[in-house]
Amino acid sequence: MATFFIRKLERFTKLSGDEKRALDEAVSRTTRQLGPREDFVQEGDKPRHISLIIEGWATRYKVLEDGRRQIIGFLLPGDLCDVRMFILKQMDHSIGTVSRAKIAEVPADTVISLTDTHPRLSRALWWNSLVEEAIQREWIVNLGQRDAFERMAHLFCELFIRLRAVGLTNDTSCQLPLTQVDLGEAMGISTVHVNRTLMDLRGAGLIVLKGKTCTIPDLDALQEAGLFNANYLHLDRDGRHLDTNEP
Amino acid sequence: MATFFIRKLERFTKLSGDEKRALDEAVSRTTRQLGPREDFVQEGDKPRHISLIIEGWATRYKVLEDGRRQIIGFLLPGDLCDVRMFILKQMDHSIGTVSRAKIAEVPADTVISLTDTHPRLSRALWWNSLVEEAIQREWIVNLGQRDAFERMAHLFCELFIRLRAVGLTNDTSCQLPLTQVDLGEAMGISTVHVNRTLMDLRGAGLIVLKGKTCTIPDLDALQEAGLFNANYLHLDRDGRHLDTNEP
DNA sequence: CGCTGTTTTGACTTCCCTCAAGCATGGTGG
DNA sequence: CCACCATGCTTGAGGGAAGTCAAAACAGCG
Repeated sequence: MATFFIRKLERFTKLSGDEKRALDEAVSRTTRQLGPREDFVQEGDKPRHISLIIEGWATRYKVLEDGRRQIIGFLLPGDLCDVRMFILKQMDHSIGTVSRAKIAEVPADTVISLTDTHPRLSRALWWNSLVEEAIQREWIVNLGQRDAFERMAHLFCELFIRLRAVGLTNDTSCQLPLTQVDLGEAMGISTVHVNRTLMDLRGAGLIVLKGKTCTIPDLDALQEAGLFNANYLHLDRDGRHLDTNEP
Repeated sequence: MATFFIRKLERFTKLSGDEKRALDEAVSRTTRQLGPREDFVQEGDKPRHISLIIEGWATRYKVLEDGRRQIIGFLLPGDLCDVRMFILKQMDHSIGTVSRAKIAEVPADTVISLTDTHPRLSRALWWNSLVEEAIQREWIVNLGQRDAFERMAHLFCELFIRLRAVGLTNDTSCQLPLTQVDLGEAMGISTVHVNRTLMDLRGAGLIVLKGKTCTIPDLDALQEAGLFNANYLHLDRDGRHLDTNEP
């Protein structure tokens, strides 16, 4: 159940069998199956529980009064929404699925008691939110400084590498359930321009899109095109010194 | 010493005299006076301590390989840099002053023992980082969806309201130590276009800039122009129920 | 097989960028 | 006290990246 989540946390520090079981149990208690394009957190809501993406993709987004919509981040399997958000009165953004998705809804108390009894887990969750913040910062750089071509290349790098970190790629390809409208709303460019930019990326041999499958023949080249530097994802086991010595 | 910081945290929950004294003491231990345009955190560094802005302004920023620079956020008096960053191996961005500034450098241990002994403080710091994240999200929306005019209006609203929250405005005006280059790097537009956009804002009577002083004659109008909604700053004392009952 | 949602393409417009030069400031030293 | 320079602001002209509108081609699915 919590496989992807655990895999991700272990990019920071190895967890004990106990910790993994505790996580898995907490996550398996309440799960929900959602259809595509279904919101499960609404701006204005009082945050109730902490959601974990078990399978499928979701987006965080905000909508302006006049209807313009900006995607703020993609939530992939293993991603957690709003670990500490529950101390706020209301959500300042919404979260909705892209594809069909399965999510776990963990009550705040469970998370608190989990981190109280397992300090290493607590650190791993800290790390997790630090990485989320770093991703948001990188999006700001992406939107502010890169042109459409670089921006798109950068996004594909981020998504591919994040998926790879939880084992959802095979060699050079991954599933990509996004439409060009989604891509436009994430990158702050019009749908038409998304299309032309994708053409350019394909023309340059940097990506191959066939149906919902995305292939990246040469990740290094794509990274270069997007001025992408994976540092900000902090995937190099910064919490190594905390590793459990159990197998 | 920690006046602005305390004022900010009390936008979430009232603190006890003890808590305030503890904060003030922690912050007064090591302070540093910095000149303008001086970096005090460098990308790639191992994060050592937690910095608090006591006076002056600073920016978080990232620089691309080819020199393009994006400001990711402004740090105002009372703002804290990287409460939990110390669990990471290296910083993924830099922080530098804008004007002359005074900062406190608090060791990680001090913060940990502080939050261990004062749970309310711990909540207040959570809230603080949640607000920081919310600001980053709003920047993504700003860069992705708003045009230069709206974008600039939105930024001025954010800065004014954040300054007001710590008591650094008088009525309709505040100090603004930023150059047009800074504004451009923050908003992802060229310096020339910053200038023209400021002209437009002035022409519309929305802002008045004289030297380093910024006056906003009609904040409501500016908010409307920037499609600004202050919700995301969570300044309405969400932690009211935790308030100390001391005076 | 037709419907709906997505992708592709073309023509035209607009916003913002670059380059380049001309002005204000204000601080420093002769 | 004024000349000087540095830094930041302002303005103009022309170009390019991305937006809008609109229609056609192409899925995928009941």
